[in-house]
Amino acid sequence: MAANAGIAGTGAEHFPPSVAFLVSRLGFEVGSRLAAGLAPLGIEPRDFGLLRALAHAEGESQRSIGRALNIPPGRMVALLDGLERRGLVRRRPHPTDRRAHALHLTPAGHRLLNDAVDVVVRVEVSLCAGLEPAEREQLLALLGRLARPGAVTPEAHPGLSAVTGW
Amino acid sequence: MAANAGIAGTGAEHFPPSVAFLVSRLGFEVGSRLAAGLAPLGIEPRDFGLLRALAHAEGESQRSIGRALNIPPGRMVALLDGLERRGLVRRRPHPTDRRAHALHLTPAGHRLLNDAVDVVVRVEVSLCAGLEPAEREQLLALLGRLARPGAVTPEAHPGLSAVTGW
DNA sequence: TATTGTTATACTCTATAACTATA
DNA sequence: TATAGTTATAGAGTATAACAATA
Repeated sequence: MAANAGIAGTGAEHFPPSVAFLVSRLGFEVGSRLAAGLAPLGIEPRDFGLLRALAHAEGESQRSIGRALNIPPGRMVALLDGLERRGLVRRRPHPTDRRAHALHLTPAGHRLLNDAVDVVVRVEVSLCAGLEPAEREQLLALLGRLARPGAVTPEAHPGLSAVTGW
Repeated sequence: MAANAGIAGTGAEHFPPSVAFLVSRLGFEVGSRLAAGLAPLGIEPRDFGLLRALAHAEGESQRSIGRALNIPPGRMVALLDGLERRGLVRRRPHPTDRRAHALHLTPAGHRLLNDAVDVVVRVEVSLCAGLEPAEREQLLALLGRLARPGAVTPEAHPGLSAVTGW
């Protein structure tokens, strides 16, 4: 986990209550918890994002998945090397294009993905522990209306990954 | 702005509604908007955090402020070099300790900090544009109750900075 | 002996652009 | 000629540890 990343402690004391501030702080918090939870599984949040995508697109090529996830080709190689070394992913010959690899989750990869999803669920539960179910629904609705209006990048959420790997 | 950071696009379609997910995504979103808004001022979010701290602790030493913000000494030097070069900060001789520097915001630094705060306010307003004032209050309250319970690092929010610089 | 600011080093992460083999 | 995966290189960002001056 990133022990200490950058500049500012928050100095929240001097700051007016702010949705932007809280959301930033919590976003980092969630990322940290997720990383901590995934560490015992031997993967990082970004691997989780990739594994999940692979589960939904078995047999696709590296570039195809890379495009969907906004990962440049060079990074895909390194990422997949790691996952393959751990036996979670396999590169098989592509049936119709001899240049490409067909990517597949191994059984171990599927099992680990399940465990990783459990981690995410646990993070969600612990995060919302102080809320009644109805309050959580309310919060989800309000956050959803925040998410919409002026997304800087409407197409995707590039770089979210930097924090969460989602 | 970080054009494209890491791994995963979200694949949100395949994901259950989740406070953790939304908060992560919005956290990154806020960070991006803040960076975009500050760029014309010639600073980055992390500089904002430091300038704000300086405004509240004029005359302190580098290490003193660094401790408060969780910035190691080496980074403080580089950060302050940048701010001083832009005429926003000044290192003056410390009145009681000849090893230390007394840090001060210049008038230009104060002006820029004000502009930066305006940027933050604009981000907050645009983020909450879809909400009625009462709804925003409600959201603030709910987020506040999320923030409390199990902070991974109770002492501070180290590394938040990575995203927001707050 | 401890602490201040500084500097140098190393390490991680990432983007970019070559390169090969196929199409 | 365009595209698949790969590799190499370089750049940013950061932590770490050594350093001289002062306490």
